[in-house]
This record gives sequence, structure tokens and C-alpha cells, in this order.
Amino acid sequence: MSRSDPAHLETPLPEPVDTAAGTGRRGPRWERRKANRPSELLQAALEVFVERGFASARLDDVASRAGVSKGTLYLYFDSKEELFKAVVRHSILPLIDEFRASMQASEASSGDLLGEYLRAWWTRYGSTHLSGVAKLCVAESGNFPEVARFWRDEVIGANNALVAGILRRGIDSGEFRVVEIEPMVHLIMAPLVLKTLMRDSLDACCPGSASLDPQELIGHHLDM
Amino acid sequence: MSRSDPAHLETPLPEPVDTAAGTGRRGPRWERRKANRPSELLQAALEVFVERGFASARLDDVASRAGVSKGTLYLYFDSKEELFKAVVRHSILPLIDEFRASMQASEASSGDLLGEYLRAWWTRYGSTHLSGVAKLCVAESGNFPEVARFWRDEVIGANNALVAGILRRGIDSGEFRVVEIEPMVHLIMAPLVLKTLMRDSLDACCPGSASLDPQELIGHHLDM
Amino acid sequence: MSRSDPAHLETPLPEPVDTAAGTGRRGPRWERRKANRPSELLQAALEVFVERGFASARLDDVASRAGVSKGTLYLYFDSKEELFKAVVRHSILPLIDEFRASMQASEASSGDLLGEYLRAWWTRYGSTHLSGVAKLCVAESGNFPEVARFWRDEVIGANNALVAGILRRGIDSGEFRVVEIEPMVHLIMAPLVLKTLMRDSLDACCPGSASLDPQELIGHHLDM
Amino acid sequence: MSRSDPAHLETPLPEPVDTAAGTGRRGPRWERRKANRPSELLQAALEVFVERGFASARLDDVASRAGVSKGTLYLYFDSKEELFKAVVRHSILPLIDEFRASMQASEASSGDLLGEYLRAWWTRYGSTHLSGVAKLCVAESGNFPEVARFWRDEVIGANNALVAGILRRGIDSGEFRVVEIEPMVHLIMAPLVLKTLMRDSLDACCPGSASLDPQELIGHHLDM
DNA sequence: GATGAATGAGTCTTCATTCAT
DNA sequence: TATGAATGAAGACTCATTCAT
Repeated sequence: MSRSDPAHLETPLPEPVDTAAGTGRRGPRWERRKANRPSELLQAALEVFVERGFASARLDDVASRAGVSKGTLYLYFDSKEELFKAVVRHSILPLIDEFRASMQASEASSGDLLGEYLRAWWTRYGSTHLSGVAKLCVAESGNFPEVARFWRDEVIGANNALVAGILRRGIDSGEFRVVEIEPMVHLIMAPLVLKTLMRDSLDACCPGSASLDPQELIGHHLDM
Repeated sequence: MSRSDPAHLETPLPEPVDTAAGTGRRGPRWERRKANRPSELLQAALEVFVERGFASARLDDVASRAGVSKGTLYLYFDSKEELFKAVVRHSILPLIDEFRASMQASEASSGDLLGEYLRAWWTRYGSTHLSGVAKLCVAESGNFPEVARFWRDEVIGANNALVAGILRRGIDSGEFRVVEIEPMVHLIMAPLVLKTLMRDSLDACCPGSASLDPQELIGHHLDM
Repeated sequence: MSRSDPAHLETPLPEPVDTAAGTGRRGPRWERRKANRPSELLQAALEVFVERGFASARLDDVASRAGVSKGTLYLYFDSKEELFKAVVRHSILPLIDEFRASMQASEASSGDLLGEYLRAWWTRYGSTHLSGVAKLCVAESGNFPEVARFWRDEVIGANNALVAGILRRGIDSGEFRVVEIEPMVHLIMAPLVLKTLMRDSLDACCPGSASLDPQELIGHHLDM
Repeated sequence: MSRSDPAHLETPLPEPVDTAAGTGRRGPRWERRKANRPSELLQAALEVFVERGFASARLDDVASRAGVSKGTLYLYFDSKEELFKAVVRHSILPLIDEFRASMQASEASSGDLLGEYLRAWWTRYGSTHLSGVAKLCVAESGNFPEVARFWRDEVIGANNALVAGILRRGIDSGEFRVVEIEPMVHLIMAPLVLKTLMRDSLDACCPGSASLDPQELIGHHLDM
């Protein structure tokens, strides 16, 4: 594995000693759920953080959205900050790995591959709760520089590298005309990225641009 | 005047008792400063809000950056929220009017006009402290829906209307080929907008895309 | 038995269901440990309470020092407070009884007896973990008045009564010159007691006074 | 000044910018009292800390005893810990200086000087709220080692040095018989010190020993 | 009996807001 | 008008206690 995350974003999901899951009958005051509590908490935290931002998010809200009490959060995360970092980390890293893997597996033409990738990007990320994390990282960059750096280098960096790889392959094979790779990557991604940022913030902003989704964009860009 | 601000974003700049204003005489430097205290406060607030976000920004920081005491802020703004709204409002509205006016005045070809506009956009907005407000509005949209709506409808809306107008003129005159206006506006603006968002957050993110600035973008897009 | 403990300090050591006790057969090591769990818990609690004080001591620390889980503590003690009181009670009462018994048994001269007692005091109490409890009672007197009263009346009182008895016997027999008993008891005990308090708190405080230990003190005081 | 306090215990009393004290009429919601707020707060804190110990003391109690709100404490002290350290520091240092100064000024005989000193010790310290700080330092030594070190080295150390100086002078002049200085200092101070510790904790402990106060002790010890 | 995950009351700490000066 | 000390509500965090396993 060649990823070079900053060490502090490497920590694995907290995994308390696993106890056999209950049989499910009756309604106890609370339930033992060591095994997937962490990811439930992270999901709740992701939503609250994206909606409110780090500072405005109340841990009480995160806890009640996850259906636990405030104290439970501290069984799994040392502090609000650690929870925040964990949200950023664990929400996106698996997806990056997935994208990387699927690219290596593909044998399609470069044009198809680009279309495939952008569509996957939209389906698995852009249209998902996940894309809210991008907005979150943008919003909190001033307060969490290392998170911003992580997002820029590891997440955007990885994505851009994948797209650049496709472009380069297409150019090498003569399928695409010769263009500067980096600006073109930006030109291709920007409308999609901006769209998700907007959806997660200014909402149904700019009605009409909805038609810009994957298919059209790919069409447009492949012209060039 | 066709602007349709929500009422709460309409308030004019606060004008404290204006000592010796208009008379012109007897205006020692520190007396005169009183007159534009509000805009100095707004400037300081803008910087702090952009850096930290609304909730994390401390009024103490705003005050000390403006060189006044915390209490003074309350002579001009009723609350932190009002200050925030004033920052968003007053930072951008004059510029929108300016853009509108300059567009109406121009008689250049549509191609030149588009180039001119994008360059002005970059010079007067994109490369400015001002663009940080966009990031701020994105970041705070969850907590300030009316600010988000204002930014989307009034700011982005006005900008897009201007660009759409240019495109439409070019198409009508046969200078541009026929395209769907709205998606094209998004395609044109997105790379620029995203770039400013990134600069104000993930920093010098995506190095290499720096070459995408105005001139190149215009070239690329005029091809289509 | 003339002790007059406040009722709440009378409780005997908790005795959980005693597996295979009394029968003598079939007592594997880990089974046998159950029998003296309570005293192991008390020992761990004593150490933690002395080190940190009542409020700062965490039951988690007590539990892990005793090698059990936090919940186990509640099988033997109803609350942190009860644990605290049990620590104070059970740490010192056996020793007091022991001292009382050995005094009654002794037929030595009063001078020898005093020396003997002070030496025993130091060996069996002053140089021991036990003396930390004195510091603990002093420290917590504000929060646990009944514990303070217990310590003062039962512990210090009992000790002083023993020393006073020796002095009185020595005076009655003409071996000691006539002095006021109570002040003399204080004068005799204070340096020893203060020394243990210091050792348990300000540490090797006042270096050089180390030579004050039993023998010397006895010498000094017997002069008077 | 040759004192060698650990640096972190050197900080002077917080002194916010001084404003002329009010004229005293009317009953405002709160009063501006920058000038002596710090010492009022310290006095209140001293009492609460001595009564309850560091961990059990609630800042709310300190604040209300000082007649201010909880937040006010934070205008003068960064944290509960800093408040604690300030209490220890500022309660005792002036007194130490005072004792040192009065010793240097005195020209009495060594015997009188010793009596004078012990009487001053009792009047100005032992019988005062101040002596509670000693109990506090003893109680919190495990949680605040540097405070313990400060008390042992600076406070007890300084006191012992003064007493040792008197003894040495008396021995040199032939007024006292030759004894080992350090043990003797401990023998002299211990009953007094222990008495204050008891008064501040186990209360009117050991009734009857009340007669041990200055005069008697001096008499006893000058015999030796 | 033992365990340790879950709870929630209790405190420290921050900071927007007020108001005496 | 300007100040900044004082306030107090709000929220992060801890930890004694409970209870399902």
C-alpha cells in the first residue's frame, strides 16, 4: 500500500473488544453494540458536521442522532476534534481505494474509461452524503489545516491522479488530442465538484444547471 | 432597481452620529476615521469570518483586528449575526452593481465582452479578499439559510445573468454557435469559482492549475 | 469492647458468597483469591486514595490496580464513599487492637515500654503504607467530617490514650518526673506524626531530619 | 532578593489596568473593581480550597463566595489549576518576606529571639486562615508535585532556615547548649505545625493540647 | 460472580452580550 | 462615543453508577 497519509490521519476505526451481538428480543434501556457503534457514530457525526460545521455542531446532536448518549461518544473518540478527523478520514479513504482498484482493473478505451470514471465518481461520491465532507473540509480549512492538507493531497490529489492517468493514456494512444493534462483535469472536474459543493450548501442553487450531470459533461469534454 | 433582497439583507451601512461630516472643515485624522468605522469593522470581520467561520470567529478577534474594543462593535451592529449578514451584504453588493453597470456600458463584440467580463471578475473579485465571502456563505449555509439564499439568488444569480446575457447576445448575432445557455454558463464559471474557493481554503491546492487563469480559460471556452 | 465507632464505620468487611470456604478441600489459587478480594480491593483503593485524594481518585484506577473491572467494585462496596470509609476503617482498626493488646501484655519498665511502643508505632504504622491514611483523613476532613471524627477520636485518641497510660504509669512509679500528661503526649508524638505526613506528601521533605527516627526521639524525650 | 522559586510560581498577582474606584453610591448590577478583585478572589479561593480540596472545590462556590460570577474568575486566572497555584503562592510569600525582614532587624538575645519568632509564627500564620494552605499543599501533593516542592523548599525551607539561624547564633554565643541543629528545628516546629494541620482538618482534635501554645512550647524547648 | 459498554449528572470553560464608567 | 469588566447561558468532557451479557 503506497498511500502516504499524514500519520495523524492514519488511525484505524476504534475497535473495542468484540462481544457476541445480542439475540435481539426485548427492549433494554440500552444495547450493547460494540462492533458497529463506531461507524454508526461516524455516520451521525458526518451528517451533523456537514449541516452545521465543526464549531456549531453539538455533540449532543451527534449522539442523539446516533441514538446514544453523549458519554458514549467518548468511549470511541477522545474529543470532538478527533471525532471530526475520524469523520473525514474514514468517510473517504475506502472510496479512494475502491476507485484506484477499479481503474487498474479496467481495459476499456480511454474515452469510455473517462466516462466510466466520471459516472462512478458521481454515483459513488458526488450524489452521496459523502460529498458533504468536501464542503466540510473547505469550510474548516482555517481551523484544521492538517485536515485541509489531507483532503487536498490525499483526496483531491488521488482523484486528479486517476483522471490524469486516463487522459495521458488517451493522449499516448492517439485517442485524445494533445492537451496540457493538469489544466484539463481541472476543467473536467471543476463543474462536477462545484456542483456537489453547491448542492451541499446553497442547495438547489442555479436551477437549470441540473442537466449538467455526468452524461452531458462527458459529451462536452470529449469534444475537446 | 430589480434587486429582490430579503428584507433583512437590505439594511444600509450603519451610520453613527457623524461628527463634522459634510462640513469639510476641522477633520483631524482620528475624527475622520469615525466616519468609516463601520466599513473598517466590516473589513476586519470579513477577514476573521473567512479565516475561522462564523461560530469559531471571536468578536474579540474582530475588534482587535479593527483596532477597537469589543463593546464598540455593538455600537454599530446589534449582534454577531447581524455583523455576519452585514459582512456578506456590503462586501458584495457594490461590486455586483459595478459589474452590471459596466456591462450595460460596453459596446464590444460578444467574444471580447466575455473575455473582458471574466478578466474583470478575476481582477475585482476572484483575486480579492472578497471571494472569501463565497467560501463563507458555502460554509455557513446550514446555519444561515437566508444568507445562502441571498448569495445564490442575488450574487450567483446576478453573475450568471450577466454571463448568460453575453452568451445570448453572441448567439443572437451569430458570433457564437448555438448552445444551451445555462449549462454553458456553469461550465465557464465553475473552474474559476472553484479555484477561488480552493485558494481560500485548501490553499495553493492543485499546484499547476495556476495556469488556468482568465486568459487561458477564455481561450478554451471560446473554442466551443 | 469499649470502642464507640459511629455506626456507619462499624460495618464488617464485605463477604461475598464464599465459595468452598471452610471446607478446606478443592481450593485452586484463583478460587481462593475470591475470598480475600475485599482486602485486595481495599489495598488498591488505599493506595489510589492516598496518592490522589478522594475526589481525584478514579474507580477505574482502583479497579485496574486491583486487577479487576470497575463493575466488580460494586459487588463489594455500595459506592465510592463507602469504599473510602471502608479503607479508613479496615486499614487501621486491626492495628489499634494489636497495639492495645501488646501494651496490656507488657511488664517492662515504663521507659522501656515507651521506647518499645514508639518503635512499634514506627515499624508497624509510621513506616508503612498505612500512615498514608492519616494524610488522607486530614485532606478529606472537610468533605467527610465523620471520617475525620473517627480518625481523631478512635485512632489518635486510642494512640494517645496508650501513650498517656505509659506516662502515667511512669510518673506513678516515680520513674518519670511529674509532667502534664496531655501536652507531653503531643510533644512526643508530633515529630513522628508530622514526619509521616510529610513523607506521604511533601516527600523527603526536610532532609536531615531523617535521623530523628525512633531511637533518637526516645532518647531526647526521656531526658525530660 | 535571593529566593529561588520555581519559575512557574513566580508570576505576580494579575493586575488589570487600573481604573479609578467608583464613588460608591447606588446599587448597580455589578461593580467595577479591577484593583483588588484578584486578592478578593484569592481569599475566597483559599477558603474553598482549604475546606474542600482542589478537586471537590467548585469554581461556582469560589465565585459566589467572592460575590462574583463564575466567568469573572477567568478574567483573572486562566484555569482552576492556575487559581490554585496562585492561592498557594500569594498567600504565603509576603509572610515569608516579612519574617525574614523582622529577623534581620532584631537584636534580642537568642532565647528571646526564638520566643519572639515562634510567637510571631503563631500569630501571623499558625492562628490564621493562612495555615490552611499547608494542609492544602499536603493534601494535593500527589496531584500538584510542583506545588508540593514549592511548599517544601520555599516555605518550610525558609522557615527552618530562620529557626536554624537563631539556634546557631545561640549556640555560637554559648547561650544554648550544643545540639544538632536540624533535628532540633524539627522537634521545635513539629508540635506547632501539627497543631495547625489538625485545627484545619480534624478540628478541635486532641482537646487539652490547646495549652501547648507558644509560651509553653518555648519554655519546654529552652530547657534543652 | 464478573465484566465493561452505556448512561447522564456535574463541572470547567468559553464567549456573545450588557452596562457602569 | 468608547471602553472593557462582568455576566451567564451554552457546550465539551469526566466519571460514578447501572445493567445487559
